[in-house]
Amino acid sequence: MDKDKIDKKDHILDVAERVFSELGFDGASTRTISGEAGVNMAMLNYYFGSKEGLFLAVFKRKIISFQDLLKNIGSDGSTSAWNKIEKYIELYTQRVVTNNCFQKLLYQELSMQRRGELSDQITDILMKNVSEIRKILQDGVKSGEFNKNIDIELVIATIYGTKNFIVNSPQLTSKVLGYDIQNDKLLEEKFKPRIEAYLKTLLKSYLMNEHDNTTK
Amino acid sequence: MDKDKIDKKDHILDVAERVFSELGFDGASTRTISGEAGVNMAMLNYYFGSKEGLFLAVFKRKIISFQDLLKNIGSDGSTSAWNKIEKYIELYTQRVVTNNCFQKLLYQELSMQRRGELSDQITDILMKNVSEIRKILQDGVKSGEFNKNIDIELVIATIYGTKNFIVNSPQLTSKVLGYDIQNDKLLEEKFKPRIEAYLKTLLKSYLMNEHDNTTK
DNA sequence: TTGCATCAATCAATCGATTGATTAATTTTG
DNA sequence: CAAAATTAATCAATCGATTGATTGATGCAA
Repeated sequence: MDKDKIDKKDHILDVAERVFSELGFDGASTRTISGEAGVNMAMLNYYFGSKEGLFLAVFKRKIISFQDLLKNIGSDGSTSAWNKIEKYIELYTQRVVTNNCFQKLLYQELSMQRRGELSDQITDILMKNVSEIRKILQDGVKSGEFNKNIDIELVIATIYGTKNFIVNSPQLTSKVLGYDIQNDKLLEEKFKPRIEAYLKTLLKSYLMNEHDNTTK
Repeated sequence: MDKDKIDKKDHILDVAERVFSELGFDGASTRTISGEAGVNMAMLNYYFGSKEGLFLAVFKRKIISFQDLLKNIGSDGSTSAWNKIEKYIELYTQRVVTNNCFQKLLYQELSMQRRGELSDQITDILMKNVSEIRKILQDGVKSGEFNKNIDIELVIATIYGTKNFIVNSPQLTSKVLGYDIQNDKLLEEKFKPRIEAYLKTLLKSYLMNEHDNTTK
């Protein structure tokens, strides 16, 4: 049946996502992945063409599912721009908790810039996410809700960057914060509400207070 | 002469640093490194014991030079806390321009956590920088110059994270900003002053404006 | 039977590492 | 000092292991 095939592919993708996240692209061999997935090695190439094809398939499935969630926020015309930003922050910090292993992998890959074709595709997909939040910010400026002097692109860099710094260097961050970021319970209960409140306060004060960007 | 040997080892380290930065630990083969350095493959093992030994040597050399750069901005008691933050931002954004290749490698390694001993050393070094800026922020709060509700640790994450996001994913950032971040001239002339002004405005509005961290 | 799914076996390529031989430099010895 | 002995530096060649990929045989459902 066709359903079985899809389920099997999905199972392989689940395992591959985990193993890639744990060991990186190079560290994860096709033998390890197929072994842990309980399928024959040749099936990976049969289904996905190549190791890189499998890697790309993992990313496609993941990022597109995130993108669908985003579209709903931007298209809601009834709420204010700031409300959308708050929703975005909540959605984003939730991803940190549930998906931080894969998030690490994603930005590792983007940082490497090996496999140029793959980097291009990841960049393209992420750009759609960026465009979503950029539009929210632009609308907020246009409506007068946000300060007109804000640097929209760097605001995006701050949201992504603050989260990435914490997720991608958990050892350092744990030392800075004083508790273990890699502990799922602490991450969910202590860290998540903290960064959520912080990002809201930080962005609110920057986006909505008066400040002059032109000095120096 | 002894000088020649040191120069040669240093030259190998120069090349290794570049190649590792470009391709990562796994992506950089010993053949590539020795080839680009113009030495025989066996020399890498002869001098550094193993590939990992070479990798560690690259970091050791760099970390030593890092410690020299640690400046005591915080020790200047004559200026305000905000003035110190501004100085810190300027110093930090300068490093983006001059060292961004190795910075990438450093945070990749910190992210991977594959060579635990090395991760520990990197973390220790970075913690010294963190302690510097944390003290400045604490002093600012104590003197009433900064809002007492600020989240000091996450402010640090924002400064580091915003910069790292841009440096470590130049392809994405270039697309977001609309110009090539990997072009040294544009990086220096267009991007550096921009992120400098942005970080100052962002932090000023958060640190010095009134806001309530307790809501929600 | 026909076509897709699955498998063990095997492929060529590349990896890091090591070998033994050779040369260059240094030290010891007479 | 100079010849001999020793050590350090360098090289081409090759090692075994592992990699991603492919093959041809086999099973199986339609």
